[in-house]
Formats: sequence, C-alpha cells, structure tokens
Amino acid sequence: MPRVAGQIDLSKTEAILDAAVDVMAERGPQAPMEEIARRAGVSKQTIYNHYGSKAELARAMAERRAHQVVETLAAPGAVERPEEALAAYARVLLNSVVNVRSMAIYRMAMAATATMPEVARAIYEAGPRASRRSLADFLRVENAAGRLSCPDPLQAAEFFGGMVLGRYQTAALLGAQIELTDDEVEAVAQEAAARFMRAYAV
Amino acid sequence: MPRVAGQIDLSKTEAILDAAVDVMAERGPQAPMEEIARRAGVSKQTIYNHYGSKAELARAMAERRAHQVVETLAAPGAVERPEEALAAYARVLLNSVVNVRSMAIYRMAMAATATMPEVARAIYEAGPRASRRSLADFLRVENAAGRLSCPDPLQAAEFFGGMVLGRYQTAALLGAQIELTDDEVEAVAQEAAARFMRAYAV
DNA sequence: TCAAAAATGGACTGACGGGTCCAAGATCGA
DNA sequence: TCGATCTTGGACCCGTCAGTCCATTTTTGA
Repeated sequence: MPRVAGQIDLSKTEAILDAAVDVMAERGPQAPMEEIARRAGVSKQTIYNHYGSKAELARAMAERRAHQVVETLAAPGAVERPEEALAAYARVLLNSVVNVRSMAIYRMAMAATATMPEVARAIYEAGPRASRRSLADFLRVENAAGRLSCPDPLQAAEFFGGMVLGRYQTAALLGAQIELTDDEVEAVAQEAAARFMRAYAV
Repeated sequence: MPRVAGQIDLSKTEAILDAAVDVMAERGPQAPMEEIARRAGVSKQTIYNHYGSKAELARAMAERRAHQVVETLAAPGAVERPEEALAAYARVLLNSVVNVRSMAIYRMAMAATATMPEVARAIYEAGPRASRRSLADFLRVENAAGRLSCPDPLQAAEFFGGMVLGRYQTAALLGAQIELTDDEVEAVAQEAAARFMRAYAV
C-alpha cells in the first residue's frame, strides 16, 4: 500500500535507509523510529523486520554511505598529471562529504561512539580511512614513477584529505556553512592540489 | 557538604563543568543530569540554579573549553623561525584537541546541531575558527616579512590545521585511536610544519 | 549571632521514544 | 488457487530523563 504512487519503486530497504538519513538530517541522531517509518511510507514493524534495532539501522545507513563515497572516489581516473588527479579527488571529496546527508550520518556515528563503539569504528574504517588509503595507493605509484617525492604516502594522503576537508567538515558538522558553491569547490580543490604538489615536489 | 574532602576547592561552577565533561565523555551527549550532579558532588537542583537547562550547561562547557584551547594556542611565542612556530602550534593543537574531553564536547555540540543550532555555531566560531584566525595573523606577518609566500593567510591556516588534525580528529571522534604518544605528536608536528614551509616557500 | 540565601535530597510529573504484540489485510510463490 | 509470508496500524508496556517542588539543613555575610 504505497503512499506515494508515482514514485520509482525502490526496494523497501533502500527507501527505509533514505528516510532514515533524511529524518536524522532534520532531527538529529535521536530521531524517532516512528517518523522514519512514516517518511519511508512503511510501518514501524516493517523496519524492525528488516533491521532488528535502531543500532542495526544506523550501521546500515553508515555502511551504505561509506561505500557510495569510496566508490565515487575510486572512479576511472584516466591517466593525467598528478595535480589534475589530486584536484579531481578533492572535488569529489568535497562534494560527497560536505552536505547535509553525510553530516547527518557523521553526527549519528559520533553520538553513538559511547554506546556502540564498534559501529563507529567500523564507519571510520569503511569511510575516511578507506578513502585515504586509495589515495595513498595513487601517491605510491607517483612516487615510484619519480613524479613526486613522497616517502610516506599514507601520511601524505591524510594530509591532503585534511587540507581539503578540514575547515569545511568541521564547520558543517557544527552547523555553520554546509553549502559550498561549485566555484568554491573548484578553488579549494585547485589550490590544495597545487600546494600539495609543491610540498611534495621531487 | 563536599564529598571528597582532600580536594582543591574549585568553585562550584567549575566542578559542575568538569563533571559534565567527564560524564559526557563516558556516556555520550545524552548523559543524564543526575549523574553529572552526583559526579560533581552537588545536587541536581544546584545545577539548575547555576544553569537553567541542559542546553545552557552544554553551551557553558563548550565555551570554557574553546577559551582554554585558544588561550593555550596564543601562548607567548618567542621570536623563532616560522617552521618552529608552526610545529609548536601543531603540537599544542594535537594535545589540546585529540583527547577524550575535547572529543566529548565536540560530539555533544554536533549532536546538538539539529536542536540548538546557535549553540553549535557559536562553538565553531569560538573554537576552531578563532584558533585558525590567530594562526592566520601569524602567517600574515611572515608573509609581509617575506619569509613566506602566502597570499591568503586564512586559507593557509585552515590548510595547516587540516593537515595536522585531519586524520586524528576524525578517528578520535569516531572512537578509533584517541591516544597519541608524545613521539607521534612530535613527528606529525614536524612533518606538517616542514611540508607547509615547502608549499608556501617564497 | 542570626537572618537571608543557597544547597540538599528525594520524591514526583510528564514527555518521549524504543521495542513488542496482535488481528486484519495484502502479496507472492508454486 | 491457496497457504505461507510479509505488511499494516495502532494500541501498549516500560525505561529513561529533563525539569519541578519542597521541607530541611548548611553557608554566608553583616
């Protein structure tokens, strides 16, 4: 008995996850299950049939998001100058992380750290950490090819991620400025890439 | 009727704030007022006499912390090579931000974003933003003196803060690795300072 | 010394929300 | 077609907490 007739028929679990993210973006981590159900056009019981508890639901939300972001980052990546590749990475990172939905998930995960530490940790590994690791792989290759001088690629990747996200992630998590124009994204991406290249020039 | 006899006699408000931070570090943002009162050796009513609500208490916690950190960062700062000054800044930043207490306050502020946005925003301005601004002041001077080439000091300051904290802050907020040995702090501080110098060399 | 102000503790209310139950539909697979 | 399975809605139980009340004690300051 779908409430919204003209909608694409997402599998129910997707709909629930989407609703959970949206509701938490609006009401914070303690958003009631009842409202998530309503938003998903589904009964509360159905959610409990799919995910046994709110904690399970939370974990599922976060994992899905992490995979989405990491996949996007691991996009084709045609052979280009390292500076281009870095700028591209930065662009994607900013666009996928600095927005209401990602923030909602981060906040939820962080609030949960005290009560369900394994979940929060898993999110860190599957999200930011995995994404930096894949950047580190790229840097390792560039280093071997002599296009960069980068003895500790993982650290360099973490530095780059920090430069790009640092300010915006903190601000967004604290509710100051969560919108970023394309121009801003572009400017930050290019500047960060350029500075990084100088810092790690051969 | 102090419960702990041999203790230094902190003013009651300080004791409450300390207790609030500790309890939230253990139980998360939704820690009950009753436990905070118990920990502070004070009655619940007394807390409500000092701070009218939990939100007020939260704001007071965060503001005190922000001021502590920012003051520490704005320490004397003898005239030194810019690289030394940057490394010193990084050291202090890591030590004051990457620890259970600061994390507890961040998590609380973030969880509160949905329900009390002004508070969260104020924390951003008084904390990370203010701290970067003071670093930017330093960079501006170095730029004028021709020791760095840094046309946008605030952006550079944000980049530096991101490099230093990026990984550790995210990991700590998500409950992975909140301890950092002195050696690690030192290594990260020096590497970040050195890379930054290259990135912004004249 | 003593009254005013602050603190105590412990009982209490009221809201909220996680999670369960269940009887009545709706869907689906063979 | 028909039973098995899933969904629905809505009542319901129960624990948890913010915030209040109040009668009593403690602290303070003049």
